[in-house]
Amino acid sequence: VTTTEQRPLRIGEVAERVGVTTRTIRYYEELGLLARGEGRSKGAHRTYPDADVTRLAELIRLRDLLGLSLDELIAVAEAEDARAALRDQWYGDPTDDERASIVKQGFEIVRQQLALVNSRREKLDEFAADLEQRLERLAELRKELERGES
Amino acid sequence: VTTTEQRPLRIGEVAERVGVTTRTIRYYEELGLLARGEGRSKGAHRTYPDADVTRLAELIRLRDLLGLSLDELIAVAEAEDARAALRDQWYGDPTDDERASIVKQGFEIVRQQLALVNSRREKLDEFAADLEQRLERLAELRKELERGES
DNA sequence: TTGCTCCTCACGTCACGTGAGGTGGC
DNA sequence: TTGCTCCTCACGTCACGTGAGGTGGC
Repeated sequence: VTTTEQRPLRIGEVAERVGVTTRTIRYYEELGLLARGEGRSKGAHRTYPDADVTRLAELIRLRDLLGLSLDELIAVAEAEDARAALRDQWYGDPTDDERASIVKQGFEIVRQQLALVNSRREKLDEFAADLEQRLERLAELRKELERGES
Repeated sequence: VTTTEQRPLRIGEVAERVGVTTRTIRYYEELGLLARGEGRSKGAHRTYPDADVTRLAELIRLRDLLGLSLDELIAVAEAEDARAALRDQWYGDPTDDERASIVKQGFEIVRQQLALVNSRREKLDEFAADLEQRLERLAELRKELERGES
């Protein structure tokens, strides 16, 4: 989900873009998965900048494709936050060693996610192979029928 | 999950093989996903032949890898049952037309599942590509650091 | 002004988790 | 006989779904 606009979105628009309901977004906010809009007065409308939408979309992707629980998503989000904090330091005045450690952290996180994704991919590949084998067997049966061998 | 034994299994053994808890198995039985052991007297131990284990494993695979709800699993199970009934007719005395229709039904079911699996595979491939791109960017950053460009 | 979307409770639901207390097979 | 696994309630939990009743921005 990519957004080019700059106008902050309302909860319904976010929900539609990301493919969830507004209830889900409110629930995630409750759990601390989304920055709970510190400066929002009670009863006021929620508003989401592009960055929040991208982040939510990423979390939903992890949930749907890898089946992560919300506890696991919270862990991911915290790791992402830590990484974002580091990235901000990047533009401060870090030594080369500090920069190297920032990059290393990034590697760690992305590699872990990639490992999870690849393990899922392998399982799905197996599943697809099984199904294709079944299709072949059916195709053979059909051929025999067409030849009139009963 | 393949099993070579013939001895009917107990619920705990099935659970371990399939990767779920005994609670899940009992719950599925309650929903009608598993033949509810017609001839079991109240309080007696449940017992599962190999065929049931294979079937359950298949359902769990659909649940975990494709994220099907139990309502959807019930639909799948019913389709499988219908197909099994047809397959039994196969050995009866069907006409060639009947045989052709049995094969066609099989194609329909397997093709639908394959379509679902492939759509999931595409999404995961995209995800993996995104992550690999992030890895490349990190690798470039690291190279620049090693060259001493601060 | 009129809709429409938003808000906050708050109870319901789905898919199990987790004991409590008891019975049955190697 | 002793464990171990099994049994049946039955309440708890996680991740939301679904109204009820009310307020706020194009």
